[in-house]
Amino acid sequence: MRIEDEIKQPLFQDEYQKAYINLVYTAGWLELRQAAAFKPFGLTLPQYNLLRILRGQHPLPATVALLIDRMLDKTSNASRIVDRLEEKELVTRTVCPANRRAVDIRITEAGLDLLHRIEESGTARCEGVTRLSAEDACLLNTLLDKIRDED
Amino acid sequence: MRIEDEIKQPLFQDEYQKAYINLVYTAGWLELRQAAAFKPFGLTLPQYNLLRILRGQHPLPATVALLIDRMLDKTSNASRIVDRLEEKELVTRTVCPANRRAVDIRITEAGLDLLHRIEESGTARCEGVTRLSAEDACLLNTLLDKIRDED
DNA sequence: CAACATTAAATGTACCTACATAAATTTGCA
DNA sequence: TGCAAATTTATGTAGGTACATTTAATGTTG
Repeated sequence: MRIEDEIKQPLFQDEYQKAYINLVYTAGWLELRQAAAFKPFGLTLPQYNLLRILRGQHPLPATVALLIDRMLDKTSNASRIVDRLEEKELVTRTVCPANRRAVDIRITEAGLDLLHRIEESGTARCEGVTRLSAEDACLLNTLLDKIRDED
Repeated sequence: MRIEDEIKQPLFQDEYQKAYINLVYTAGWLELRQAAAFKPFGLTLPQYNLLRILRGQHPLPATVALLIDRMLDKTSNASRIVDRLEEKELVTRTVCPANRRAVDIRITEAGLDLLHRIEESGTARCEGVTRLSAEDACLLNTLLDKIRDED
């Protein structure tokens, strides 16, 4: 459906304003679907992403600083997301012996198992985006990279 | 900057996963910049968007239901965003005489004035997206519409 | 070594989304 | 009319983001 119809705004200032709104709207649309898919597993999207980073490190631990560095959303609060995962016993938190300011965070067997079950179920597939052809997906990547071209 | 470098993940499953992450990341990147731009005016992004809808109705009132209908984010809580705007005296809330369940929400002079000042300042421009050519922006719109093609 | 700066994580606050539920009013219909 | 259903908004709760501040441990330096 065209964005004009989706949000009931028949005209935009220009193609740029439309692209901006379309981009933000579509990202939200995708995230909403992803979040709903994770719900049966009792995970939110940030929790899932964090677990995957921890699996990437496994069996080595990760510190909070490392998690922040790897996360999509730098300003999100890794510490409190780890809280939730710890409550669910999907990760463990221990003071790092080498540097007692830091904290070693490790994914547990239960955490690994949960990730495995999620992947088995096909939940994590990038639905929606796969409606594009491979060339279109590639093109989209190019356009998006161009938008952020200043950093 | 390419998304691979941006988030320090050198390889993706495929172009689709990359497009998914790129899309969500870029939308967040844009929103962060927009939010920062509105901060000096004491408004959040949802508050600004809501004020603009109210200006669109002005001098007629809007109900909460109308606001939700027009908002990008349908599941957001219009009621509580109106709370914040009311505290700042940018909108008024009165029981609708014709239907006492409903509430008439109107933008105040102060609200109109604030929107005017924000627009004078150029804050609301779609920075980032304007790095694309007009054709690219158009192309981006087409791709995004395709992603959501099921509703 | 003691004082100060830096670093790592946690905490506080304001605001947001997502979703469920409640409260008040109106509508529809037996 | 009277009562159940529908409508409209508000509220409760869990979790998230953004940003400032605090706490503890470690480095640094006179």
